[in-house]
Parts: sequence; structure tokens; C-alpha cells
Amino acid sequence: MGRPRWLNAQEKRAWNAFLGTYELLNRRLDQQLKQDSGISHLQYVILARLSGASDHELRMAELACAVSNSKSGLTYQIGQLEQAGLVRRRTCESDVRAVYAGLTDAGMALLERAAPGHVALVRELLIDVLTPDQLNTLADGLGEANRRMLAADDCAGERAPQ
Amino acid sequence: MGRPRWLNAQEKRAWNAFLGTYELLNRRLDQQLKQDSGISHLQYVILARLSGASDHELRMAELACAVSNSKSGLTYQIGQLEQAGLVRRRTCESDVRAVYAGLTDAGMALLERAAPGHVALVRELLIDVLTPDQLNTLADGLGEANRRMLAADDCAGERAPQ
DNA sequence: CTGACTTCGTTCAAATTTGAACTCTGTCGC
DNA sequence: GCGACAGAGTTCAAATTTGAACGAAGTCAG
Repeated sequence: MGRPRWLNAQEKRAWNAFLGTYELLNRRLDQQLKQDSGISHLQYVILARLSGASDHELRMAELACAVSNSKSGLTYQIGQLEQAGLVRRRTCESDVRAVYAGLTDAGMALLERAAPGHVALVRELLIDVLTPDQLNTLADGLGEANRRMLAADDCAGERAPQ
Repeated sequence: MGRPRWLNAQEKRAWNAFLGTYELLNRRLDQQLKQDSGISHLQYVILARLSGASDHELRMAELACAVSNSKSGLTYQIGQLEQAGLVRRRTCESDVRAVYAGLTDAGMALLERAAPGHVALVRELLIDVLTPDQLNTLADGLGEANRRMLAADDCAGERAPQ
């Protein structure tokens, strides 16, 4: 490794835009969801993932990986969601260690109530700002970066769409 | 507002890639910086911003906005950095309320030591994964989204490059 | 001036996140 | 079977983040 290859103006622009956009966007989404539905953005993502899984449930580890969260962080959040009656825990018969987190009817209902406003804001702040071409490029590029990081990480293979 | 316009497959792909990439990337950068230099990613960004400012100092509010952080969050982080001797606080003569946070020599030195490894990882995980065209598109698209959110927010005008 | 407002940064308690143990199983080679 | 190991999820204390007050200055119309 020789002298560091600093970012050029173009790269810096992209990197700053990427970081800044996420921070601002996440803050806004969090505020809106808390205000309208009483859940955080992370909790919304968890519920959304569960709703897309078969039987509306996933194992803790899979879910943690799917939302890019630490194990203990997920334990905490599932605890909160369970207390709120939005999620239910179920232990697996074939493997006592495994725990499934599943959406309750109330959880599904809340998600359906929260989704329209949430999606509208995501559109307004990001999706509809970009042209279809830009969206495509973004999906391709970031999708590839994502894939590589996941491959390097432990949780390989998981992470289905939705 | 009629029926919600859900995200189509393309849009969903882009949105998920965006969220996932940030989470994974941020986690990795955080780990590397803590390991190699004993500071968090947020602290690195703060130091980097200061290093790019004239006289290596910025007002708390400007800095908070520049790193998209809350006021109280920044107070905390500057407190940590000050304790570590990397940053110095200075009150303004013309406006007693204002506080400037400035880089110390030690802070500058740490930043210079941390930068090469950090930039290398940013390259490896994101920048070098993308083609120059993709980078351009990403910078344009996200830059625009960024600009709109900043305009809607309070902290208008700020946010110089670097 | 003066009173109403705004801005600045801090403080505080509560909520969340982190990472390192820790406890229980499965699993595999022998 | 047995023992070493890896994997699952939880627990715990410490670090960080959040958002709502707060106190102290600026600002500006009247």
C-alpha cells in the first residue's frame, strides 16, 4: 500500500451526498413514523420484513441480518414490539434454541396503517426526486456494494427482497 | 391524496440497497476507526469537517447541521473530543452565546493518522465498487435529494464541500 | 428603553445501542 | 455415548442518542 489515494472531487461529492442523504432521510422518517404511528423507523423496517416473510415470521438471527442490526439490539426491539402486542415470539419445535418472531394481527394492522404515509414520504424525499435512470443506476451500484459487504459478513445468503 | 403509490420492484430495489448499504458501511467504518484510531465514525466526520473549515473551527450550530446531528448530540460528542484533547472550545467575542469548536494540533494529527485507512475502506466498500458513471449519477441524484431536505430544514445555506 | 421573540448551547432523564459475557442447545469426530 | 466446538438468543453495564426544558443573550418593533 503506497501513498493513500484520496477521493477526488467527484468521489467526495458522491460520498458526502450519500452520508448526508441517509442521515437527513432517516431522521425525517423516524419523526413521521413516531408521530403518526408511534413506532421508530427501525421498528417499521422490522415489521415490514416480517410481513414479507412466509407465515409472517422469521428467526431472530435472520431478522437481525435482514435489518442489519446487532443481535442484542434486535432482542431489545423485539421485546418492545412484543410488549406493544405487535409481534409474538415462538420457539421452534425442532431446535429449542431457535426463536421465531412473528407479526400479530395488531402488528399487521399497524403496518398497513403506517405504510401509506411512510411510502409517500420516502417518495417525496428520495424516490420521486430521482429519474428512473438514476434509480436504476443507484439500485445497481449500491446493490453490488451491498452484496459484497454481505458476502464478507457472516450472514451470507439471506436478505430476500421486500 | 388517492390510493397510495407503492414502490415498484425497481424502486424497492433502490430503496433497500440504499438503506442496507448505509447500515453495513457505517458499521464497518465505525469498527475500523475505533480499532485503529479510537474514535467513532461520527467523531471522524466531526474532525474532518473542522479540518476543512477556515481556522479549523466552526460554531456548534453550523457543525451540528454539517454533520446532520442534533444539538444535544453534538454537545456530547464535542465534550468527548475535548476531553480527549482533540478539540478545543472557544467563545465568541461579538456574541457571548456562540461557541466555536476548533481542532487542536493533536486532533489534526489524529485525523491525519486515521484518514488513510479510513479512505481506503470507503474506497474498498463503496467508491471503487462503482463505475465513474455510477458515481456521477449517485452524486447528482443524492445531491439533489440532500439539497431539498436541507432547504426544507432550518439549517439553510451551510454545508460546504469537504 | 422595553417587552415579546428568537437563537444559542447546555442539561437532564429516558430510550436506545453496543459489545462482551453467559446459558443452553445442536453437531461432529471419535 | 463423550467431549470439544460452534450457534442461538439473552443479559448486563456502559456508552450514546433523543427530545424536551432551561438560562442566558441577541434582536427588533413600538
